[in-house]
Amino acid sequence: MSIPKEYIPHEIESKWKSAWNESIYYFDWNENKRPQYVIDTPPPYPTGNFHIGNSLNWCYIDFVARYKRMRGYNVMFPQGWDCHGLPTEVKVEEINGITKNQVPRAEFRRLCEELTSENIKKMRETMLELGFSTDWSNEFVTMDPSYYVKTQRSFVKMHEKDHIYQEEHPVNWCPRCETAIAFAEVEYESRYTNLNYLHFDKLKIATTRPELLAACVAVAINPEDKRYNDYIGKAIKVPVFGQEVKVISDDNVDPSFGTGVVMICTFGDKQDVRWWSEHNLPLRKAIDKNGYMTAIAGKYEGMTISECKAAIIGDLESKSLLYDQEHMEQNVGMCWRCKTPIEILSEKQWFVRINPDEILSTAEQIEWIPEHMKVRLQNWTGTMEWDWCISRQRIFATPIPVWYCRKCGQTMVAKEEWLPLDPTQNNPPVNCECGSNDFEAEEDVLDTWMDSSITPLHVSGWLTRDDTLLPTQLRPQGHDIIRTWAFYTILRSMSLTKIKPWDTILINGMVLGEDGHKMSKSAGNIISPDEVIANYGADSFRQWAAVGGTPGSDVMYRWKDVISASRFLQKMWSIYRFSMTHLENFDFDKNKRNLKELPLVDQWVLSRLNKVVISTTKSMDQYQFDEAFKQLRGFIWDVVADNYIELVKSRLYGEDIDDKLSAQYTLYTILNILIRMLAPFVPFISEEMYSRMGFETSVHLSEWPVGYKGDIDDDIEQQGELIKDIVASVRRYKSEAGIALNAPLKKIEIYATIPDIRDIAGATNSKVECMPGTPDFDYVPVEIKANMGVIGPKFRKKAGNIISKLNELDPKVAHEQISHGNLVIEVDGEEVELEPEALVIEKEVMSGGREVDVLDVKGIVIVIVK
RNA sequence: GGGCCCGUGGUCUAGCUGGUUAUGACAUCGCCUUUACACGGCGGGGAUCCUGCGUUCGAAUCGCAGCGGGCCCA
Repeated sequence: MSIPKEYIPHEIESKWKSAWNESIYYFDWNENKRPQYVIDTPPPYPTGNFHIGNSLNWCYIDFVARYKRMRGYNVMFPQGWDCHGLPTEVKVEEINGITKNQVPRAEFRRLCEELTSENIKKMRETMLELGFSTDWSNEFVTMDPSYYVKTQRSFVKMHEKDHIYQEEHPVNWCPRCETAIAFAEVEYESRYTNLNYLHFDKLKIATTRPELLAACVAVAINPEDKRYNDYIGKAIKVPVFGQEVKVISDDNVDPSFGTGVVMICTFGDKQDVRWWSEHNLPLRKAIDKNGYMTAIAGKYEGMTISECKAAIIGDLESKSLLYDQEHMEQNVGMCWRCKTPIEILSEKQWFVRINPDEILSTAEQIEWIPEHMKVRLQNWTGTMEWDWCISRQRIFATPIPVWYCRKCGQTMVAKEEWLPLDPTQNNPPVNCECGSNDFEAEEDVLDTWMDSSITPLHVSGWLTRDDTLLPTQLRPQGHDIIRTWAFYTILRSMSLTKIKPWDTILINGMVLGEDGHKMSKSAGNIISPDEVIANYGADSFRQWAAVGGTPGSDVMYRWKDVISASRFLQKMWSIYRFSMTHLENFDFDKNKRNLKELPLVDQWVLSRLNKVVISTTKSMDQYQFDEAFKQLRGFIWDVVADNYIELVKSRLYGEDIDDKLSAQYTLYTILNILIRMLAPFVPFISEEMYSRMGFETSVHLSEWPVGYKGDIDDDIEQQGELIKDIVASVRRYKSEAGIALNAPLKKIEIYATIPDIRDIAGATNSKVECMPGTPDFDYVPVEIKANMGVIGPKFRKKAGNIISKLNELDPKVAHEQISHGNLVIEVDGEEVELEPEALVIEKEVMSGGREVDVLDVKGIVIVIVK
């Protein structure tokens, strides 16, 4: 079987993509021999584009999933799709040239489902290209009845526990989307606005929102503010509209802002809501759900907010009530989808009761990687001021299974066994307590987070199996949305099961473009994973994901990283090709060797290999993929390719059968272990190499190698390193002297005892001899240095002076002294005695006129006889 | 305004439980067709380890302050 010289990723990757049987990645629900490892894969929003940020996240997941399988876990790496939401509604309206109210609800929903299915298909394809070991038998789609029945049942269960309730309460409202939104959906942006100074009856106030004068319900001052003390408790008249409001005092009024007098409206901002509830103020709604002024705005009724603002300012000016304006910066809350400034309206909505303490204590029981990301959740949790508003005024979402009796007004929440259902399509199967069967359906639907915050429950078999697998072992997620998914999911999991959703959270960073900015459409620095695969293949892309940065840190996308990754594949392939041609007729099972029987160089490389296995395993266990892969790559390139192979070539090409078999045994062992460790990172090339070695099962069903501490021998390693260094040094010598690298030298004399010099002779193509004693040359000590590891702790404060004293010494004299015993020097008038271990003496060897060259390798003299 | 993270050759980065010679990749320059690989090998140049103060015999590493960047939030 000949192995092509060039590694062509496209051919190999597409071959395996179609050859692989995906069922090898299925989670086995019916076995209990292996420990479970369930991954709560984040369900992406099906935009149709599986972007590079997803890809980074999924590479991490796949590294873990493949690694854990090889370590003997029963792994579930499911894939879900978080379908519901506004962007799809908008897209459907765009594609079909309609608005959602022009077609029946069911029809509109069907159009959304269709588009979503197409998008899922596209994204699945990219995931397959990238070689993810997804368990497609556990795929879930939140818009399917089989999934949203769980969302609905969770609603009913939480309602029964009083964790969900309906109430009129201020909510964040997007007038463009005509829906309530949660705090998590509010984005803040700095904008400029005018601060308007108004005559307000006897007082002067400053406000950025004069259009809300009609909604003014009080005026507030700081109790410490002497200027206005007399007004507290008095009533004053609101200009233009004439309603009488009370002057109240509150510590939160900043006397230095504006005039120190603030008008309170229902509602200009969050602070208004706080004051409104603390001081039990009345409610005046001046803005309706569509963003128009209401009847209480009098002649301004029906205007938009900005029209009203302009009109009122004009009127105030003409009545000389506006006496000053100041340009100022202001942070405006906006809808994260459409960037329309949000309003705070009081509406009847459904809420989930939040329990910050429970969320915080649960977060403590979860391992966060990196640890500091937990703080973000804690900070966010601490700022929650009111409950989570879960009702939305949209169509493409999970329906709220509720009706209202038209006769008596009673709310009927569906029974779990009726679900799934859409109340706008089905009537309840029973009559109301009052006997009526005339119901009005709840048209509001659920926030999509109600779907996606139960994914760990869903993948664990909650409501479909007697036992759930909770907690799941891992949730991988980007750090941009910690506040939402972590908060909501912990909340739901605790409310519904009292079990934490995950053991571990693995956070990934954002992907930055080559310009250093977060990759985004608006920045125009987008690279798609498909583009990278088309050029260099999935294995190269995956290496970028592994070594681009530590999990949690942002990772810059760089073409050159992918290019060097593809070079590594070629290098590995070349090592493999070389090895395999020397292993053609080698039977591993018949030629097993005991470690100690092997030549020194083989023992050395195997000792190093065991160390790499142990440290790579440790890095994988800590999710440090960059460390793990760099160790592998470094070992393969530096140790195996540049040194080990060069050292054993002569044995592989030589006549000595036993020497040759030892090298073959060692090479085979190295390959077998390295290929399996590469498998989680570069699944395609690993499979190709593994299968060509004659294994019938997939490398992805093999076991992760075990490193044995007992096979690590520091003495052997030291001797092996010396051999490696001597050969490298001779290679360098030849290179610098212009001698062909395979040209023989007359003789190489090594002034040290090395038990096994056959590979030195082989690699240098020269006669090698270990010489007894010291060479017949003059040593010239050139420098005397302090060994700080010894001197520092021993002499403390004196160490500094000892160093400067040592620098003054003549290295020759010092060396003379130290060769007879300890070095005694005078420091600060005291005699200090230094042991040989405390010093390092650098020497040069003079060739003294002999017709030879002399090399120095770690203090050992090598004589080259030309 | 608050919180978290980060600042290391031209670029990106390792080290950061303190030990004097700071890792690697990419880029750059020079040499080499050598029984796997020129998508390779060997060698070279290139760093005020953001700044300042402090702790210490000794600081890239620990502390404080400042400057700069990123992210999350208000």
